[in-house]
Amino acid sequence: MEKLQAVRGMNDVLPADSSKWEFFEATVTRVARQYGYRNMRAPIVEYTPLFVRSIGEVTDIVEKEMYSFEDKLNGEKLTLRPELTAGLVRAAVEANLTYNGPVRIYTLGEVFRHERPQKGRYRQFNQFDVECFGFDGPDVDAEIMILTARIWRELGIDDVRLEINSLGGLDERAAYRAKLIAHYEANLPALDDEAKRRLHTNPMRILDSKVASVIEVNQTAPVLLDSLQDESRAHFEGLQQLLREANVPFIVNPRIVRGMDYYNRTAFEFVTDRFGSPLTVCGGGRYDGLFEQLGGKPTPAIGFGMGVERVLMMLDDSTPVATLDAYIVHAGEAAQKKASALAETLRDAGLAVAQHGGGGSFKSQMKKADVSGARYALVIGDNEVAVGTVAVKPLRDGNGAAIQGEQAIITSSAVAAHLRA
RNA sequence: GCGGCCGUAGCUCAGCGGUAGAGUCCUGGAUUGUGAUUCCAGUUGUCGCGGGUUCGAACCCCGUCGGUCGCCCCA
Repeated sequence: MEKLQAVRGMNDVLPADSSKWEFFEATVTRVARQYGYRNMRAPIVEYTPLFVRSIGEVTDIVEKEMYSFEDKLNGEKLTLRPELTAGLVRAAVEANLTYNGPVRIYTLGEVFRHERPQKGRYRQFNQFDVECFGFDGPDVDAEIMILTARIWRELGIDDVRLEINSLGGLDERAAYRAKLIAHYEANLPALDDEAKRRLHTNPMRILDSKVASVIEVNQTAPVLLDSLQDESRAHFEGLQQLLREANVPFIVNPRIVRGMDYYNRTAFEFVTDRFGSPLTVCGGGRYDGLFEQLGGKPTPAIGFGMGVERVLMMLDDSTPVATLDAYIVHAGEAAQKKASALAETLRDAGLAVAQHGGGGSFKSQMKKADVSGARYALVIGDNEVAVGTVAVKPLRDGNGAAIQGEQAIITSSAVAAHLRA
């Protein structure tokens, strides 16, 4: 039989790794709720034009990274979502979600991009996503960055830095684009093929080039921030002021561009240097025009996506905390019945109790009890059944470290109280 | 999508033309119904997959799949 394998770039989360995922999900969910954000979920599959129209036709994501396909049953053109914002905005427009005023939402889910997989870059990956619909900022701009800073603290991550930029409005960006193209055309010989190719499709990407001659030309290139008009400038300065007041450190990086066309004004990234070259673990920005672009009413908005796998790479592989209160060791038919009944009683009392399955010697069962991480082993054998008692043996100390403990013989009705004491 | 490196036991890896190995894990025993450690014994496998060269291939060659690093891009 041919061995099957997972689709390239799409990974399993095995039980050994899942506690990290659960820790992350619990943390971000808790923090988002603390700021008054509510959960919302959109489908994984959307009609292809949604992404083409929102992300932009000439972006890398749309041009060469989307999982697009035709539904064989009805010929519809569908796409696995390459990001979360578009679907959420589509849903918000459809449900007229901002009818009663602005809303703050968060979501957590899989996204798909057909790239060559690498560490921290997968074809199916997960994002934690926060969106604010109907706020024109800059207060919510600062709020989502403050919220994110809190997430880093709660996750125990201290080596990410916040970089912010303003992309201006559409008209400002168009004016800047023209200036930029003029600058590069005046320095055409210094551009490499890659830069030349982008000159008229996405010139702002050239600012990110790592080619020496291009870097030199970029030194004298016009800066987008200089092209901002009063309103955008005030917005950007307001954001910086709020971040300072909240003691969230940041740097202004005029070269932040973002990969999706719908961004305007505020753009930001949280970046880490832990893995050699800079790695963006969270990125987002304002997209004030997107609702209208997707057929909704004018609705200012801002949001970000956080790469879950990338953040998880930054978390320690700390040994999972003991989650089981007790592990029941038993031998014989009568003992098994007692064990099952006791387990259910303890679960009724809110305790986490695993019952040994599959038989085996007391010794092997005790080994399983130890490996399970349970705080106590509960032993029921012929002797205990005969007199209606349970042997309770502590397996670890308050810190979860293994200990050699003496067992207590107590009546089965007193077990729950004993475990709690 | 392009280039470099790498795929051997569940895991970490050695072996690099001549009978597939170590540590760990797992199972049993020392321990008379009871988990660490220690000691003893035992099981790990189409050497990623397919083809070729050779008397003989885990080892050399080609292809392919997967991983990884750099580029590109991004979370």
